[in-house]
This record gives sequence, structure tokens and C-alpha cells, in this order.
Amino acid sequence: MSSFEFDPKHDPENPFDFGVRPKQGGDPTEGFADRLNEAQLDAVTAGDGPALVIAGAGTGKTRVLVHRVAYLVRRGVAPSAILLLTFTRRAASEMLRRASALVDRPVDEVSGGTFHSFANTLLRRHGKVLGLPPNFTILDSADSSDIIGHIRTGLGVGGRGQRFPQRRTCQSIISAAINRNVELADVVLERWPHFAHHTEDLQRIYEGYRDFKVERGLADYDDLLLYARDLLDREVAVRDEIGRRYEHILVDEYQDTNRIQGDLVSLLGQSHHNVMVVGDDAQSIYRFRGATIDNIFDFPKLFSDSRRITLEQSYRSTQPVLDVANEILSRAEHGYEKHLFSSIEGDERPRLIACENESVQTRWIADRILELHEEGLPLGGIAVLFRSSFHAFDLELELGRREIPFVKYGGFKFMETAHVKDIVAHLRILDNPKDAVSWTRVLTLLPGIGEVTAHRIASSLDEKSPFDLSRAKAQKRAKNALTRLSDLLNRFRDTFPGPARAIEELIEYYEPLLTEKYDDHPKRRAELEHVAVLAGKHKSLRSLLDDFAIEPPNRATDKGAPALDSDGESKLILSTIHSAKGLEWDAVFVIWVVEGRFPTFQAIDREEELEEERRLIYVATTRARQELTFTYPSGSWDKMGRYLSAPSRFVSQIPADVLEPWRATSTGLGLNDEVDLSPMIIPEATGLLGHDHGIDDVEWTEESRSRLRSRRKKIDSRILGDLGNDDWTYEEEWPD
DNA sequence: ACTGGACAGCTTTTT
DNA sequence: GCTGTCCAGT
Ligand SMILES: Nc1ncnc2c1ncn2[C@@H]1O[C@H](COP(=O)(O)OP(=O)(O)OP(=O)(O)O)[C@@H](O)[C@H]1O
Repeated sequence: MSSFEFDPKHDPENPFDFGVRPKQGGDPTEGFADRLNEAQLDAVTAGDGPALVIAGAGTGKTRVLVHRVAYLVRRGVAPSAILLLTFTRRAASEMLRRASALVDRPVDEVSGGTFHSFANTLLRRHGKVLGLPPNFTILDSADSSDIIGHIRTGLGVGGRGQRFPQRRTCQSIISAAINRNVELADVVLERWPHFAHHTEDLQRIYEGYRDFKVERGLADYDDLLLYARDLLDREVAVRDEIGRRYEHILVDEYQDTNRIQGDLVSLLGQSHHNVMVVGDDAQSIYRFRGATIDNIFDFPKLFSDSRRITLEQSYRSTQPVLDVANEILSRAEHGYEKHLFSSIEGDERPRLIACENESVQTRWIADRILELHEEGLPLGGIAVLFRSSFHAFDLELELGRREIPFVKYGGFKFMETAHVKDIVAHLRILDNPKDAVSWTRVLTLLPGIGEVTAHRIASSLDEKSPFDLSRAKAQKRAKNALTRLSDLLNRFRDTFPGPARAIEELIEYYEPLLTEKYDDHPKRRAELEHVAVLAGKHKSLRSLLDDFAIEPPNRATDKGAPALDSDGESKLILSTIHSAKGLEWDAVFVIWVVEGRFPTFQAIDREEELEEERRLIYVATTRARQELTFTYPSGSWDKMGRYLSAPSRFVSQIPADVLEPWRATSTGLGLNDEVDLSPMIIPEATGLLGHDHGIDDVEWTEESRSRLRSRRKKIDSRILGDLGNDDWTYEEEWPD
């Protein structure tokens, strides 16, 4: 479709305008009718002005948003004047991918990403008016906890035998206060009441931390948002300029935004009101970091001229999958209006499988994945989801053994592992010799230099030749190492060989220290080599450091590699549920659906957190198109010696004809021992091994019994291999 | 005064 | 596995 033409009158000086315009007289909704239902089309073609799309999972919210982009572009809005925002990086890239796949080339110019990356761009350009230097350094979470740690020790809080919050906890407390826009004292009282007697010290740490950052031109993740809000709030000229540049603001997953982000949206839309936000209150899973659904509910108050559009039909999941989702939500403490329905056919009932132990869970899932794959489903159409990243460790090993290629998302902080931080700290010093935090890190690596000496050296550096360490006061045994460090840094200062090469050389330098410090140094060294590869994309140190801080690699396995194998085969996805937001797969497995892990022990006695866990499993459930399976090992211990056995309360009460109870057993623990699956028969007959298997109130009907029997047969014949391919309607990646 | 080893405690999810 | 605290050794 070539519905675009070149505008000879466009301003060639404008870097955001390539002069591409929709053909006059073209229908901006061309082709939309068979891709959108009535309500969706209504939202897509809503006139200018604010709109709130609120709808359940899989009803096409993102689809609406990306079609809206196409619609606006076709109507003549410059793609660069459209700003697409969301909270998570994964959702942001999915949204941008779908948007650019949908229409012709110009959509590549649509601006967008996470709130944080947008704020960063904004502040690099305009931060100066707030006193933020344009070369401010972004602190990642480990940096800021390091600084908080220093301040914490510096203030000498806590003292002997006293229980003072650890630095990570201090960091959470501070961040919680900021993201919720409330006083530190209130947040402590509400969420950490057991530390209430330390409130004053916490306040002092907070202030010390804040001043520390201001003095040195540092910004943590929260600061990016805070500064951006201040900028747009206080600097009318900047706000006007930004308002003119971005004529349309579109926000996905709006239920996951916090107060500051909500304010940002409001400020961005202040001059033109062209704001469309989409969200689902039942999918709000970031309240733990201050997200508030009040942003959704207050949207009509914020923009009194706003339209509210709701979507009801799911186009993702089959009705049996949605039945489970509805069951989960129906038990929520505060009801949701939602009742999802679907017209997608499917008679596969989702299953809840009690596995004998973790190994059985792992092996059964691997078996089933291979089975699905043999039936013709690409591995990329399958996902295994979990509450916490470490839940997948055992499965990762097994997949490796069976040579099933996979990519894992979430919970992995490559850039925050000690050895990577060590290397990056050297780069930071080169970029900003005043970076005292990095100096301390770099210097304490050396033998005989501890925190005190490092601080002393770092604070007495010569401005003109910061890398000259010959006069640094330290123990004798440190002298050699200091010279080595000094030589290296000076050499880089004279001729910087580019980020990738610099890292190679740093690894050479660091190798002896690494070997000394870690038993697993070969593995760590290989990971450092990978950092050098990642750095290859960057020409300047600054862009590298920004990227490492704001968009660090979040895939644990095969970081940065494409989702395809060398032979073009897609890979199985392992993901935390948080990172699976907005995505979908034909077959979804949710593992460790057990009390203590999902919900987590921490959440069990806090109602708010428990409800968030419930929404989380709702999100997991609604990722599935066709096949949905919950599994849990029915007897295991966690690291702290707690016994995990009961199925998650979120699924244990669901009637058996909505969620079928099965049992997986194995004759042995060996890797090659077969795993058998059998329907869990009526409780009275089995005695239930003494556990609550959640089917006390099973409503067994003749129908559900026979369904179980027929499934049993089907499974058997699958194993025997005499059943043809199931009809998997797997669409090739199709531009939405 | 400082470093670094031994030991005990906590361990979710994201930017 | 990583962080914080305590303490012996330099
Ligand atoms: N009118 C439609 N016709 C065909 N397919 C549709 C239609 N609307 C949505 N879909 C498909 O349904 C699936 C879910 O859509 P989408 O991801 O936009 O939903 P969503 O509401 O954003 O979901 P979530 O709440 O999980 O983020 C996608 O595969 C999408 O292409």
C-alpha cells in the first residue's frame, strides 16, 4: 500500500520531518474494517482530544494503539509528532515493533519507549535549566544502593547489635516514598512499621543521598522521572516546545504508571489534550513500586473532555482459558467488573498438574514442549512463565541437557553482577574523573586498599591529571598495582581506542584480580568478553554508559542474541510474568503455582500484596492463546527450610470442569525416567496424600468425567504417536 | 588506623 | 550468593 507521497514543501531543516505525507483523499481507515471490531475502530478513529480505553486482557488495546498511530499518520500527522510511552521496556519494544510493522516506513520515526528513556532524552537536552549538567551520570540500582551504603555507614546509624535496615532496604524505602509521592515517614509507618523507630535516621540517609547526587550531577531512575516532571512543570517554555513537538501522546499499560508518570502524561498533554491512554485495572502488577490505578480512574477528572471507550471481546484466548481467568478474578477481594468472553474455538481445558517433585515438573514440561513442537508448533509459540526468576533454574538446566533452545527474560541483572560493575566502573572514571563512587570501587579492588584509603585517594586527586596516582598515600604493597592502574588510565586518556577495545584491554588488566577473587573466574571472564561485544554497538563512551544504565540487557540466556536460531528456528521463551506483560503465546506453562512461591510467603499476610499476586496470575493466565497449564511440585522445601506443598490459593478453588486437576508422577528421579500423567481422581477415592489439593469442592459432572477420560486417551495416543497433528493455527508474525 | 577473613542472615517483581 | 558485622592481625 502506498498511501504516502513526498511533500515538496516540507522543511528540510527539520530533522523530525522527512516530508512524507499521506496521499490526499486517501481513506485513513482503509483496511481497518476487517482488522478491528466496532468498538476498536471507534477508539482508533476517535477525534482529537483525550481518550481512555479501558479493557480486559487480549481485547486489543495495544492493537488499537498501533492502529491509532497508523490512522494519525495517514491523516497527515508527522510520525515524529507522535509519542508512544509505557513503563516496561519489553512492552515498549513490543508496542513499537507492532506500530512500525503496521504501516509504511514513516512510522519508524515515531518517538517512543519507556518513560525513563524519554525522560533521559528530555533531560540531556533541557536539564541544564534545573541545574542538571548535560553530562549527568545515570545511576543504576546497584550504584544507588552503593551510595546509600556509604552514607549509611558514614552516618554510623544502627550501631551494635541493632537491627537497622540494610542498604537495599533503605533504597526501597526511599524509592517507595518518591514513587508514591508521600513522606518518607508515612511510607515507613505503612510498609515497614518495624523500622518506625529508625525513621529519623532513614530521613537523614535520604537527605544525604539526595545531596550527594545533586553535588555530583548524578541521577537515579527515580530522579529521571522527577527531574522530567519538574522540568515540564516549572519551565513553561520547555513545556510549550515539547507540546508542539509531540502533538499526540499515546500510553500503553497505563495501569502500571505511578503518580510521577501520571503527572508527566498530564503535562505532556496540557497544551493539546491529545492523549490516549489504554489500560486494564485487573492487570495492575506494579503497585509494589508505586503504580496506582488512580491514574486510570482520575483520567476523566484530569481531562474533563475525555472519552471513555471499553472493549469486551478477547481475540487472544479461547473461552476455556478465559473461564479460568474469570474464575481467578471473581475471587478478588474487590471485584472487577470484567467478564471476558471470546469467540475463539477451543475445547482444551486448562490443567492444574500436581507434580511429584520439582524434577517431575521440569521433565514433564520439557516432554510436553517437545511434543508440541513435534506437532508443528514453533518453539517461539511456547512460553514458560514464573513468579520469580530463580524458579526456572532447574528447567534451564534440563532444557540445556535436551538442547532445546530458549531465551529467558526478567529478573536477571547482568550489569549489576560484581565483575561487570568492576569493569564498568573503570569506564565511568574515564568518562567522568570526578565519579567518586567508581573510584572507590576501582581502588578497593587493589590489594591493601580498603574503603578508607580509597576515599582518601579519590578525594585528593589532581584536577589536571586525575589519573596520576604516583603520589597517592597507601600501603607499600599497593604501590605496584596503583602504578599499573595509573598507566592504563593515562594511556586511555591519551588515545582512547573506542569502547569495545577499551574493555578488551580492561579485561587484560582485570584478569589477575578476577582470578584472585572468584572461583568461577573462567565463566565470569567469558561474560566480560560479552560486555565488550555489547559495547561494539557504541561509538562513544557516553552513549555506552547511558545505554548500560537505562537499557541494560535483560535476557539472561544469550544476551542480546536474536530470538532465532542459526537455522531460523524460533526459541522457547522463559519469562517472569512481569516481563511477559502484553505478550502472548499459543501454549503457556506457569510453574511453581504453589503457596509460598505464588503467592510468595511475603505476600501471604498482606492483603494488598496478595491481591497484586492475584492480578499477576491473571496476567499469566491471559497470555495463553490455546493451551494453558499450571504446574506445581507437591512437596519441596525452599532455601529457608519452609515446606511448599499446597497448590496456590488462586487456582485451588477453581472447579474441576474449568481447571482440570492432574497428577504427574515418575518411577524415579533419574533424568531418563518416564513421567506419567494421570487425571486426579475424585478426592474420596485417593485420600489426597493428606494435602489440600483444592478439589474438595470439585463439582464432578458426568461431562467433566468423560472429558477427562477422552483427554487421557488423547494423551496416551500422543505418547504412542498415532494421533495426527493437532490443528495449530499459528500465524506467521503478522503485522498485527 | 585500616584491611580482610570468618560468620550469620536474607533472598520478588522493574526502571 | 551476596551483604553486613565482628574481630584478629598488620
Ligand atoms: N479485531 C481483531 N481481529 C483480530 N484479531 C484481533 C482483533 N483485536 C485484537 N486482536 C488480536 O488479539 C490479540 C490481543 O491483542 P492485544 O495484544 O492488542 O490486546 P491487549 O488488550 O493489548 O492485551 P493485554 O491486555 O494483554 O496487553 C492480538 O494477537 C491481536 O492481534
